[in-house]
Amino acid sequence: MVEDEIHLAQAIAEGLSAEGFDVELSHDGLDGLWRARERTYGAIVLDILLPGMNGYKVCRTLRQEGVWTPILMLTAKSGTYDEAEALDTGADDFLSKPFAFVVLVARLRALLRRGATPRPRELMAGDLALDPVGRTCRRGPVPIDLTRREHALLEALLRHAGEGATKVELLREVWGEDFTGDDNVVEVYVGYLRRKIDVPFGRRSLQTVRGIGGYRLVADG
Amino acid sequence: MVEDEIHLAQAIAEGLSAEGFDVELSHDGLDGLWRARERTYGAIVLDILLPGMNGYKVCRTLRQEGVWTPILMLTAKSGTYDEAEALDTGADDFLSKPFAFVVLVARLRALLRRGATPRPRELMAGDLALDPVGRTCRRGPVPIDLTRREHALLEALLRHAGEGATKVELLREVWGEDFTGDDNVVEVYVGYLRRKIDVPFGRRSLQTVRGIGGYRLVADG
DNA sequence: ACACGCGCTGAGAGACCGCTGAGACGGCCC
DNA sequence: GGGCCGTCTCAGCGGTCTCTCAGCGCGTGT
Repeated sequence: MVEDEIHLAQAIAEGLSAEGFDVELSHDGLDGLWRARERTYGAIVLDILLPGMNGYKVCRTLRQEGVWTPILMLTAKSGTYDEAEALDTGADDFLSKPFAFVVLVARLRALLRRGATPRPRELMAGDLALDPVGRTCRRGPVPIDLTRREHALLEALLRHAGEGATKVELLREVWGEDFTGDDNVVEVYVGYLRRKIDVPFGRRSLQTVRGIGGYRLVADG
Repeated sequence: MVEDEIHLAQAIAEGLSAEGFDVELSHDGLDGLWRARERTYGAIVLDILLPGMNGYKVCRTLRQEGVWTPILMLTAKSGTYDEAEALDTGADDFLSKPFAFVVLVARLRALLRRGATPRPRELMAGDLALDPVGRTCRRGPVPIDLTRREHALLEALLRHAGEGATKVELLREVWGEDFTGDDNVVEVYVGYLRRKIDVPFGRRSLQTVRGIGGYRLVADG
């Protein structure tokens, strides 16, 4: 657990110990990065605002180095796009401060169960490639410019490539749990994406799954 | 540690020893330079105002001789442009006097962890070349005049060439951790840089990464 | 044929972001 | 002192991004 508010960190550490977790504390981003490289942990709880090196950077760096230990990011409530950014850097889950302790425990259990799932540096579907870390996207050799939301949505779709994902799932993953608006926004952004990754190439890779309100990204089409 | 105020030096040395560091003291610039050449230290804490030879000179000389031991500069609060100048000479980090002891420890730990990272004599991106030590810059054969800050910023951007860097990262690396102002200053200096390295040549090498508040230096464009 | 549910899209409001000109301030040289 | 340079702040602008909304079209069930 990398968290610089000493009291909070200690309190949580004690709570987690009581739940049977084996907790190691770090209060500095660089120190946390160092330890994450050195040892294999079950999961990492990572604050964003840290001395030394901020959480985003730590996470991104680890991912770039091929360390896929599950990471749970602690985002500040105030930051509007913290969640999207957190997932963007390669975090597995995030939690907005302040949070209930039981929620933290539940999420951690989920992450531990899932284990380290090495994700490739680049997500692909056919000739469509997206680099979650470098924030770039290409269809074959042609670079595609995406906004932050478009990028996050495409990443989520690529993660579910094949199976497909419903609007509600996408909303949860891209917009965050506490998004209150309508899920029409997903339709809108799917539209934007199609106009960037499909229309110019005469493709149909981002397909609608009628009836259940879902989308699927396929390699060809 | 090269520091001529004996009492301060001794106090810090004791504190660092208590923290587990192995400290060696020097009170003279030339002596410090000499020792830095002779032995390989984990890091060097270097005051600027020194008898014998000032800190800037020591630092620059070491770098020119290919000694890349991490250097933490101690700059006087009064000197307005000390920070820029310090990074200019090839220092890895700097700290304004007076400083909190714990801060010094944290920074030192960070530097030790990073280790000596030899920097090339000349950083390049396409036909844009910059000499970090000599403070010169060229686009192809055309020399470009840069101020200290512009130079430091361009150096940071070149170090992150390809991936790109966020304003916050750049602020940290160029202006230092304890810079309290707005990160708009980065935008301003990016503007200055563009007007010197891009506009006159009809290029677009210094690109904005929208959304995340970052910049990327590309070879062509 | 008709109504309905579902998904798609254009228009537009508002927020956000990045860029720039103006200017304050201090150091430096003449 | 006066002018010049480098640094930084600030406010305003223009463009972009995000999201909402309403209307349209299409397929399906009655």
